Amino acid sequence: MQYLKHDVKENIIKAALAEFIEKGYQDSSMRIIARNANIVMGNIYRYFDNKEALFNALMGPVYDQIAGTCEKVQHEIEELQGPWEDEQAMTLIKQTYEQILKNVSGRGMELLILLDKSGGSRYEGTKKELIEQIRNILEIRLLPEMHEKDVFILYVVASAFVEGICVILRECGDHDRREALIGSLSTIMLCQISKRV
Amino acid sequence: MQYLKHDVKENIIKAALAEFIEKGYQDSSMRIIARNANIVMGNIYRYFDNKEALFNALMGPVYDQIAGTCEKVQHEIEELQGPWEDEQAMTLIKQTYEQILKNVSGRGMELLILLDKSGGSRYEGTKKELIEQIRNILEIRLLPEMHEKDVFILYVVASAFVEGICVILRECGDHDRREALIGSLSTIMLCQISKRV
Amino acid sequence: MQYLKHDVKENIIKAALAEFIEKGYQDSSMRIIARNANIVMGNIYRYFDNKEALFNALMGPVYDQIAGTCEKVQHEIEELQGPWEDEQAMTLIKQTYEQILKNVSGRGMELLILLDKSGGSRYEGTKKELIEQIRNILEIRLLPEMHEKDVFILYVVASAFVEGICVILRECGDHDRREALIGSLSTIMLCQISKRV
Amino acid sequence: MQYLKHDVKENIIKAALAEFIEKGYQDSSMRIIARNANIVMGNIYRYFDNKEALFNALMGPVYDQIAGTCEKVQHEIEELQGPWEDEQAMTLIKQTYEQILKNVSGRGMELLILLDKSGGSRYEGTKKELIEQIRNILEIRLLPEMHEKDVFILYVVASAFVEGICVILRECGDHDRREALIGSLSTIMLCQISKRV
DNA sequence: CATGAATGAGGCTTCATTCAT
DNA sequence: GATGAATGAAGCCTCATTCAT
Repeated sequence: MQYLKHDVKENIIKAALAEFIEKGYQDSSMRIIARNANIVMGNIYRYFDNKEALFNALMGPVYDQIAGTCEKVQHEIEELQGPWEDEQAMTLIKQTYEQILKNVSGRGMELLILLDKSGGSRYEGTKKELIEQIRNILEIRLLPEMHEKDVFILYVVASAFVEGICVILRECGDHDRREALIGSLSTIMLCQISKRV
Repeated sequence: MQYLKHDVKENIIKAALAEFIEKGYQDSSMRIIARNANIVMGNIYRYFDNKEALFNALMGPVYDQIAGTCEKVQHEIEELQGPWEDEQAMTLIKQTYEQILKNVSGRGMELLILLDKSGGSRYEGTKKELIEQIRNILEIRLLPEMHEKDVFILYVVASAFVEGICVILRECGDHDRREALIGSLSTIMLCQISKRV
Repeated sequence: MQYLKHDVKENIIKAALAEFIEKGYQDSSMRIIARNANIVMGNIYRYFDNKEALFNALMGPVYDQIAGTCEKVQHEIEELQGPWEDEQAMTLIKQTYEQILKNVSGRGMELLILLDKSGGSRYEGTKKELIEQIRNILEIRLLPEMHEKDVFILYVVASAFVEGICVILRECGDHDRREALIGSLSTIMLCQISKRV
Repeated sequence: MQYLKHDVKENIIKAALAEFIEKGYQDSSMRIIARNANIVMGNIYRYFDNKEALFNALMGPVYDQIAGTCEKVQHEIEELQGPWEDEQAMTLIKQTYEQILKNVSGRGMELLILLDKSGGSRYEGTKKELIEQIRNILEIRLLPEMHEKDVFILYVVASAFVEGICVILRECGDHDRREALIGSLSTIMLCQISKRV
């Protein structure tokens, strides 16, 4: 009964995503997931060992995608020579997120959960990882010019940027519009940033 | 009389703040708060009627401060005539947060909880209120120049800005440094923003 | 499926009735009900949403029966013309309770709980409703003849009568005997009552 | 500080009576009693060892009065010779309650609590004792004439009568009116009762 | 494979009572 | 004598998970 199993699994996943988005990992209820998946409580455990496993099964692939993208970007960063231009940093960041968005296309929900609703799970650090990478990029570009300035602002800006991404994911479902908004956000926050730090 | 009360109350408040910061209002456990305050569960209820009352007692004053500041700013906005400059918008926003910070000085934790960890409580809308006000300011300044552009970006930017504020609150305890960081954040995100939208 | 449910539900109901009878709704303990039903506390909530729902599930049907009967009697009252005889009042009252008893046959326990142990529940007014109806009947018959007398005695008598009913329910399980006792009680308290007020 | 102690004790007693009347022994709260007595929680235990002792201290004297009266009546019963008349039974009962009422004059509240709100305390059987005595009187008078009839009705009538007394106590505060109502109740329920059994 | 009943720990809260001051 | 803080058990309820069928 492979086909049935598959159906049920799909239902569970759909219901789980909705629940995780609505309440976050920690406050989500297996009971409610089961109910909305039209299956019986205990049965959910035939498909996923427990709440954590269910969450990980949904988030894992998306997380891996993100991690992969980030790693690739990391390599690019390490290969880039000489003093950077603002433009390079901005483009790097923008392209990272365009890439992420494209790679997880159709799984924006998971991405959002990963970034904003994963408290209590093994993925709760994801947002921080992304922020760190942006901070790193900004630091490479701006540190040499900051002199006495408080470098911590780079972490702040990186966080703000990622939050902007989260808002875009949360409130806007259309892929093209998302891309445009990411572009705008990048421009507003990062274009010629060295002049404003 | 009251031979210990004050101490215990302090302990409860300290433990509660730590718990609220860590888990948010909803996921906080009275049991754990009591344990960390070194008192027995039931005893907490001598000091605060219930979880909600405890939360409100801590958050209320800070919320009122914020609300007051925002109202004042709202009046300023309504009195400002003619077409705005970028500078005006930025200054308004920056000063709002400098003001808030100053007024809640020493209670940055509460402010952070209010903004980021108040889900499920009566204060869960606070962050949104702040964001909306910034969005409103940005709209007044930028809407006339956005033509075909997607206005939603203003909401995104406002959210990102407030997140930046949260990060500053979360990671930095020194008042002067906070103020400087708010200044930097404002400059980076809002200075001459009309040229970048 | 449901391989045990019915049994357990029966056990809960039995234990609950016993507990309600013994302590009344308000002082009844879910813990004790569960213990006497030989199940674990939490499990009771699979069968009934909460204490109130459990109580209402047991009492609802019986209450509805009573309410229905009373309504019917109320209509009869309104249709009866001219000055009443003692006999009419007595018969009306007697028949009301014979009817009630017959309709809730086999659920005398619930009826008794409803009348005497429902404090704190939505049914706590039941006894008063019954008393009021009897008082009303007595008033229709006797008020014209009471002149200067204290009408409050009618309420006292009505209350005493309903208490008699309760005792019959409490102490006597046999249907026929109950009916006979209701007859006797009616005769003793109401037969030619106009001569004794 | 005898005078102070006395005052405080009075306050406790007043508050306790109000609480017991309102909620009954079992559901009464020491906290609320203390609060309404304007003293501090723990302090109540200097005056009364515990809730039970407090209740007993208030009820004891009244209970003893009742018990005394009943005993006296019991003696009268035992001395009455020959076959009784209805009138004798009725008068005995009526006078019992007039006597009780007179003896506890000014403590009708306690009497009511004893009869109706003492569940869970050592006095919860008081009502039953009174009922039994009335039942006994009725039995002496009526048993010889009941032949095949169900004697249990005598218990029912006795219970109804006592309930009537309770209602009078509960709803009517005036001594003379109470006495009149007891008279009426006796007449209605007991006058020439042998003709109606 | 599926069912849904059972479990046990934990959630918040109230209470009578005791105890240190 | 008085204070009011502390205690621990019990109240109702929910939840993730397990298990017998």
